[in-house]
Amino acid sequence: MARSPNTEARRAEITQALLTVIARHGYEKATIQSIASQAGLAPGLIHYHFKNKQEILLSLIDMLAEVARSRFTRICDAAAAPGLRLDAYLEARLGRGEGAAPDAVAAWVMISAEAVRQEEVRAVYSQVIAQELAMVTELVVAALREQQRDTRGARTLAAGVLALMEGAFGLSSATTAVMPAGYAAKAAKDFAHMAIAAAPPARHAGR
Amino acid sequence: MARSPNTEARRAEITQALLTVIARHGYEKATIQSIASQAGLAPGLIHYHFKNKQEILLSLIDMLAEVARSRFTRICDAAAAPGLRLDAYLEARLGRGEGAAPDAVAAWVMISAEAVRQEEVRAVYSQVIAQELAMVTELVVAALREQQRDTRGARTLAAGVLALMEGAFGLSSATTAVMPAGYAAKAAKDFAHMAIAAAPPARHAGR
Amino acid sequence: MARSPNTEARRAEITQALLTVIARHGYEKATIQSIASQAGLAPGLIHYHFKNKQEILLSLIDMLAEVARSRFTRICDAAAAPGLRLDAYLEARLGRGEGAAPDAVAAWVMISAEAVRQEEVRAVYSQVIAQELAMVTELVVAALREQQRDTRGARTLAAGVLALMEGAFGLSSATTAVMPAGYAAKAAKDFAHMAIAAAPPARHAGR
Amino acid sequence: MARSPNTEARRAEITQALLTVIARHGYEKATIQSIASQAGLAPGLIHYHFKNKQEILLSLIDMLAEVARSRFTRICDAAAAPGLRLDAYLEARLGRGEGAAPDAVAAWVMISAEAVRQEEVRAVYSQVIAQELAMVTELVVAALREQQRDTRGARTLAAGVLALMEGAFGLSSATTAVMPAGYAAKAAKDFAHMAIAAAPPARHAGR
DNA sequence: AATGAATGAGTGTTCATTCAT
DNA sequence: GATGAATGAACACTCATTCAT
Repeated sequence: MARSPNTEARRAEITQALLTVIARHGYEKATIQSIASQAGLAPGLIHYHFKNKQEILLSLIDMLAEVARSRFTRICDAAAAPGLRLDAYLEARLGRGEGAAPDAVAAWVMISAEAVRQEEVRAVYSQVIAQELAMVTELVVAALREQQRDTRGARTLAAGVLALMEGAFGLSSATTAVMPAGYAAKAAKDFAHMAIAAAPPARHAGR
Repeated sequence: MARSPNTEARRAEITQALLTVIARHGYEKATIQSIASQAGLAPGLIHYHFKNKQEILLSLIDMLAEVARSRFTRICDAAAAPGLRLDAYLEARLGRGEGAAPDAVAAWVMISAEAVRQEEVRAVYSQVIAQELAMVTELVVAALREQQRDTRGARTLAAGVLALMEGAFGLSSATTAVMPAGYAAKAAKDFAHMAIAAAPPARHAGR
Repeated sequence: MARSPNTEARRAEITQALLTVIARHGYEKATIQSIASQAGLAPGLIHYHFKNKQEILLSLIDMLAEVARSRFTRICDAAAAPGLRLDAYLEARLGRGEGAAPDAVAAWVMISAEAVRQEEVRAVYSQVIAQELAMVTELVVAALREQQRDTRGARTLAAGVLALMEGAFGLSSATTAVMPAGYAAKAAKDFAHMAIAAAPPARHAGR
Repeated sequence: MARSPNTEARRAEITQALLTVIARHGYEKATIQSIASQAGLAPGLIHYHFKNKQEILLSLIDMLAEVARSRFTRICDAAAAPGLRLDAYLEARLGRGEGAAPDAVAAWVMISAEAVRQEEVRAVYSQVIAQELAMVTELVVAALREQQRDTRGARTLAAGVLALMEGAFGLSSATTAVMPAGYAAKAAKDFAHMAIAAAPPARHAGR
């Protein structure tokens, strides 16, 4: 019953291949053939490791969620002061031309379009967005606490920052030569800093 | 004797039908059959009025760009004070649950995914985004002028606001029960107001 | 009931348009649309003047047969000596680069392919070939009589010459830069002259 | 473990099926369905072995060219005296009612019509005709040498003989009960013999 | 006569999925 | 595990023909 050793590796290869193909051609045009040849495998093998194409997509969403989690952990571990973590996070996601990993960004945009269409994808996608929102909220809360500010607006602020990030991803993949260089990281950081500075002071601990 | 042409009306009907279908099923799954039956027409007639499916998509993008332009004109004509126009614009686009026209919003998200895949769509999509950026920039500039602030940061600020808007559209179509209610309009307005308030004073006319 | 004046003219225009289109695209790809636009007419008008597409093809074959007849008559009237008529005929059909009217030649090749497929076309095509064979035979007989040779081999010889002509038409339309320049007229004339010279003397009239 | 490839065999089967279908219905009407059912295969399988329909046609032309080559080789090997080879060749191609293989002949006529329409087919078709011309020329040269005649007119003569052959193919497929029985083989042989006999004597070896 | 929109069957091609080897 | 052939449904698109005007 236990999966033989290379199965997990094969699944990861196939999932990674889908990321590459979906970034260029979208999900519908990401044929089993093209995924297989991107992964260097025979077409028939794909359906040995995955029940169907949809399952590869769900696996890819999982993979990207896992990447997001480890990035968050890395940033939390690295940056000493809590107030710097938010900046570090935004820089990591939006700095250097809005996406140092264009394939992953484009794949993510394609996935969000699939989430509009498909109930099942939307459910999983929503969980990843919820996770991302929780992470940004945590960073915002930490920054507010450091400034001894009220944290009740943190989630709404985080939601705005997240929307800005997602929008920047979409625009970087779907447009050419339209958006000003480096606008996204700057806008996200400015927005966060100003909102934190404008937040009311924290209530007393005794409350 | 001769039949009078009705092509323009038919093209508009078909384009509108694509909007409805693409919002629910995406571009690839928006079959000619489904577009035709949504429009109440025979399938073969679609290709009498449009060279191919792609051309309907480009027509839809045109239509949405035209809608954006007329909305902008309406807002500029209505709101007396320049400083109120930006708020009116953001409210119109993001207020009332992020999208009073969910089909148009979802269709727009699907179109941006197609823009990632297809050169030709990307070119047209980029022009519409450029138009939108120009409109937001104009509103931001007006607000800055009203406050006698320097306008040099207007375009970058507008880009951030636009990204936030586009991201909010995507998230509203692709997620369920994740984002806080009403966050988008509030975040966009807060961001704009704070940034305008933080802008340096305008330089003297004498330059 | 009598056809109104311009109907015959319209039918001729449409038939001529088919000749042009069929030469470039073949019969199957000669769409009613393309025939109509070649003739400068509305598509719906075609089926007013012809029952269906096939009827236009039959009309075209008729037209080409008529052209062949009038060419034959012209040559018979013009060349004084009977022996020169055959040469004049071969020169008219094969001289100057195997076909001074490439469209008509190509259309004829397309028609012969349709004759392979369709019983009805084959019947009409066969009649035109029979007419052509009769004309060549008549020219050969005249040449043999002039040389006082037996005419019994005339029909077989004419058939060979006709096959050579038809083959040359096909090769001139279907190949590029393969056949030697001017070979066809030379070969046909040589063949005819040698065969006539080699024919046995005519039997006595009394027989 | 792995399945052994059978693509070459399948391609040959499909190509052969096209020959049969094209002979009766022409290229346009030779639908993928009809080719598949003639070959006893599922329709989808055709496009697994061939990129598109056109590629099957090109494969068929290749096959017919290969048949022509092997026929030529066989004749050259069999007939002892060089002078007999040309007769053997013409008899093989034109004897017994102009085509012992009527399907191949009809298919060839259809292919030549496609060559008129399509650049790519014309290029390949031209090469096959060039090959055929080279073969006939070689046979004519051998016959001229045997009679110690000048060989300079060989290519032009061969072109005439080839045109006669091609014309006879077309007429045999496209007409019924028009051409005299057995005319083609007789005409081609007579033409060749008379032209060879009429050729000037060979120049001296010393040139 | 003339127009041009409308119809619907048919075509080549794609592709997820299955399966024998 | 792995291969690559096989299946069949679905798609965009074409087109002769019809018909209301």
